[in-house]
Amino acid sequence: MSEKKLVREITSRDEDFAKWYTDIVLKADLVGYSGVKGCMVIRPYGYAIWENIQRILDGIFKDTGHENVYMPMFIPESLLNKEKDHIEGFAPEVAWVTHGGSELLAERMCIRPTSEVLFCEHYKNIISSYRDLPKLYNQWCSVVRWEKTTRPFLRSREFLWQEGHTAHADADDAVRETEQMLNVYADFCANSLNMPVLKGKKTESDKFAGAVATYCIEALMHDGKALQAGTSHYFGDKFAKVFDITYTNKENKLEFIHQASWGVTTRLIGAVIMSHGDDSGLVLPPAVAPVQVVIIPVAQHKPGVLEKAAELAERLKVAGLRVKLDDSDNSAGWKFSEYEMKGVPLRLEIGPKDIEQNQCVIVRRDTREKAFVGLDNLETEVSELLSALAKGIYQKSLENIQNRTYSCKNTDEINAAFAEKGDGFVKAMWCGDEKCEDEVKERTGAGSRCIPFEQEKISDVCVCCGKPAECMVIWGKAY
RNA sequence: CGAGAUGUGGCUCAGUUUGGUAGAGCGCUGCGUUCGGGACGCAGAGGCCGCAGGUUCGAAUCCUGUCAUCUCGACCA
Repeated sequence: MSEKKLVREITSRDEDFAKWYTDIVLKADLVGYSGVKGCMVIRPYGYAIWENIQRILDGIFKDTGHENVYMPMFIPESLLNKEKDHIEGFAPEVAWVTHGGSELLAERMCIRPTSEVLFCEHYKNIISSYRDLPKLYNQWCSVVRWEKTTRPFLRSREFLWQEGHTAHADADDAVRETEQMLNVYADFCANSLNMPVLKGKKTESDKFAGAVATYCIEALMHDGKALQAGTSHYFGDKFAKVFDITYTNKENKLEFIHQASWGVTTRLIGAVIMSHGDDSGLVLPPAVAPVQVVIIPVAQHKPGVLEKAAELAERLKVAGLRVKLDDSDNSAGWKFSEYEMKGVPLRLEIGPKDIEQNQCVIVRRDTREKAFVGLDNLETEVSELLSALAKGIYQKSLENIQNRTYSCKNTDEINAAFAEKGDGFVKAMWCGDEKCEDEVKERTGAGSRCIPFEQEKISDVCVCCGKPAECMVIWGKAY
């Protein structure tokens, strides 16, 4: 197929990635701006993607024993202030409620930036015996962080997420939970978003406010910038000690609980856009696409065409697929472009010529490959094409990571790699000193993304100071 | 939060320098012809120029403030 750009309204991806991204989220009808800085309207098509993400993840959470709850959106200042590291981390970006009606509140309350303290307060009330553990709670909600610069999905002041907060009898169990959920996220990204991610641990300076350890999944966007796609935190008994959350063990002794928390956000939608999209618009992974197959009748005024199209739509729906039949009077060409912009994985064309030959035309969004498919085994062919597309875009993203991962021994090599091959992940050794972390960022623009679980020995010494290295760190420029 | 840019029908923009009755293209509505890669004709609808002050006989245009969006930094899911 021709490579020519069909949708003139979208800025070319390689020309200006940031502008391309903004064009996509607006023109594919994912979001609209509101009158409040950093707060977006998530439009039906964008929200439908989130609903699919929610549905799949929620199923996994429940399969792994978690229960959904809902916590208040307000946190009294005194409660938020209890854990010192936690409040220090979040203070600069919380929004405060000071009045109820026209009356000044006795104590101001923040709108939750995250709900650790609320869960702690609640756990203190409901946990008293080892029989009460573990508590595996999750909530779907929105949180508010008063960000300075904002972008749809990637960084908004209010965003939708899920936050799992779990309470365990001992450290081992909490650590196991932390690891399990990180794996859940990584598998979800690979299988449902067709987006490979890197698993690792955040450095001390980068970990969650109040956590003992933060683990994360890092994705690499098409332009070579890194995006944190999810986090899983281990708290040990830090919060338990501050909030005095104890239980009686089998020996009738008081013990502190151990905790974990984990979350992913609507940022995942941004990650999908920037991983798979191209100059014609979105390319959506079949698992989360609001519409998996769009059926476009060709010459639909001719007798039998619409009827046949409706019949195929019904068959595919029965087969469990999300199908849309567009019988509007826009031209076929207009529809082609429209659904490419919206990233619908498969387009099914059916016209008089096809009907004569008992076939249809199916076009893959990612490769634009055109296939003539017999109608007799349509369901099978469609589901095979969907999985082929899922595999295809995963593979493409994986190649992007592979092509953009550089091993470097010093900061000059990092700068040279960026200049020569573009931004990407850098594997380089680190001595463990925060000063070097800052220094690398200053010299190259790339910060530490994580200490990956899969370690390699690039050299013996730190990429920055030349002292003996402690571990390999993945560095990158981040969104 | 620092530096820069931009706000005019739904969208993209002209008009602002030099103040004097609000413009275009696309989209939208209706009718007709079309339909295998963003079709065409005809007829229509739609804007007190982001918002608030000020200057002036008169402000989209000049001044002050404010809000939002975009870009680049610092901070962050």
